[in-house]
Amino acid sequence: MATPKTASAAPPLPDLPLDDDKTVELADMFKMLGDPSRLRIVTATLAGPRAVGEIAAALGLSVSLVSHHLRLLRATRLVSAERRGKQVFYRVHDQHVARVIADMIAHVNEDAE
Amino acid sequence: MATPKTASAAPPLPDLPLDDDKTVELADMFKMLGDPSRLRIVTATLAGPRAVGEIAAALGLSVSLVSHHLRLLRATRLVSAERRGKQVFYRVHDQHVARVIADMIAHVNEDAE
DNA sequence: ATAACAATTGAATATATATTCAATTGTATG
DNA sequence: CATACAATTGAATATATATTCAATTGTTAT
Repeated sequence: MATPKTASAAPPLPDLPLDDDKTVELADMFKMLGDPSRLRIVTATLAGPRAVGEIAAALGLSVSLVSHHLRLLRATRLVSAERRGKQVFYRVHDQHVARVIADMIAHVNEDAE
Repeated sequence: MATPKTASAAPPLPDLPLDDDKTVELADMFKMLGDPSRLRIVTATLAGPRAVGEIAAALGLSVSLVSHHLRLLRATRLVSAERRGKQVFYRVHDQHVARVIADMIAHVNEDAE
């Protein structure tokens, strides 16, 4: 963020649709998926709404930890919550997230060959 | 027990092709894109091979910082390096990464509407 | 109201990591 | 060889963050 040591003329780079704000927003989403526990939690909600305790039990994580992570995921709008009685069900917020994860899985699987 | 008190027809958790090792590997890749500086660096190499100093100047980052980040990106196989004379050119390692970033950009842009 | 269940929240901590600065390696050219 | 240019590397630091534990809020039923 500070002024770099070497300052010279900046050659033109391709301008992608990414201003600084969008870049940070994008990075925040990737960061959310960049933690193994959170990635497991998100993938657990891919197939449909899941309760917090359900996710925690399935993944072998504490309910507290899962809740903490879900709060972050909700703040980044990667998942959304709906209360049904005592339980709160979480699901992926939209399809892009699912596709992104699918693409990355393809990336990892192709690397394995 | 087996039958829950509340009537919630919960299908079993989806078994994705994600064992623990793959999950960590996936998360590592997302983590690489989860830092704004690194995300800018990767997007700078999307259109073609770029030299380290070129990237640093274009993004307003120090050469040292860019090199540190490129080392991590190379270790995760998100970018690859090729030396040409004094300069070292980096490019995205394969197309999956480009598609993942494109999908996330779509995600962010749709949110803006 | 009390009890049991589900989830959130806050504090505390241990670890990870992004960035800077200085020194060093690699490369071409005088 | 020496000098300049390009990039890497290591150390040091400041900040971020993942996880745990205890306490609390919200919900349903007795």
